[in-house]
Amino acid sequence: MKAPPSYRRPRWGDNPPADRPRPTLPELPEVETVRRGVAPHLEGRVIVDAEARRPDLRWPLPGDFAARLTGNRVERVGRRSKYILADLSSGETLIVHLGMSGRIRVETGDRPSAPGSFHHPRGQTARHDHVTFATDGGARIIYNDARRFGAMDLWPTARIGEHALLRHLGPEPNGPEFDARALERALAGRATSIKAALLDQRIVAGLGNIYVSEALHRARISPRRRAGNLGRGRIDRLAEAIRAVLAEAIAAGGSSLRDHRRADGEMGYFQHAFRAYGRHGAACPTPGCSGAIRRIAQGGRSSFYCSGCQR
DNA sequence: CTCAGCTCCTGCGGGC
DNA sequence: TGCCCGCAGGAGCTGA
Repeated sequence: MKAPPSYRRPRWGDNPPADRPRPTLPELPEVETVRRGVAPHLEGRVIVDAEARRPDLRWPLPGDFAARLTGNRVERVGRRSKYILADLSSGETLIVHLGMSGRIRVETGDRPSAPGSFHHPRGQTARHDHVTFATDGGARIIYNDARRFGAMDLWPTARIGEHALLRHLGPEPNGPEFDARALERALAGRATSIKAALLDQRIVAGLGNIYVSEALHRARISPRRRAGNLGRGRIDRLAEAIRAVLAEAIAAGGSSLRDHRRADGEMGYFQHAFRAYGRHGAACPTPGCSGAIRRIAQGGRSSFYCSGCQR
């Protein structure tokens, strides 16, 4: 069928994205969803085989990477910010960062792929399957990362907080050290935009481009506002918005963990709940606001916001 | 110290 | 239809 002369192929964001799912990039909620997906297959199990199919992700893997993993029991699978931390019986912790495109799939004997992973025919090696583990439970854990912005390392569990990737991280947004007063202290005197400040993992850990846009929209704060100039009211709203949006996104990702029928392997459903991210051109969903979501560039990245209700 | 800009990498969508 | 270009992004690095 020939398109009419006025036809313009819709751009992503021309319409509300509810029917246009995009993969959610791995920020804190997606990493937590992946952690919950792999933990049952790893905790208490012994790694009987490990293979680095290429020597580097973002950085070179430790030269004896496979040997230091093999034979260890996985005591616990935790998370700090966007890092998955698997504590091993050797006293070392496996640190995994998904970067932008990192995915983990689990193959077990009775189903092709565990939830929280992506679909791929069982037993086949996919392009960009860079690291694989096998456990004494019969599971294969496969790390796939097309863009190789991800990373893995091994580090003593007792000194995990001293690792270069972890030592400067700010508080966990849903942990006891994060509240409005802590956020206020961290932002004090900052001349940069609140958008840039929230992407800085030293201020608060785990936010990326998506959830910064979402949190600022909920808190009705312009991404262009100077970080050190929010005032008490905005600080209070922002701390609560950060906590709430991440908690809701984790809950939405968690719901997909139980859905074994999904074949596309997307990690969660929270992309359907985005109020600002990727919705430029759509009506602002804030009750009583007649504005529209706009897209602007800040530091070479897109910010999505409503200039009507975000000030 | 702070902050802006650059860089890595590949898949994908837009435009011709 | 096929090719090319630019964008997407976490976070370390560099230089002002």
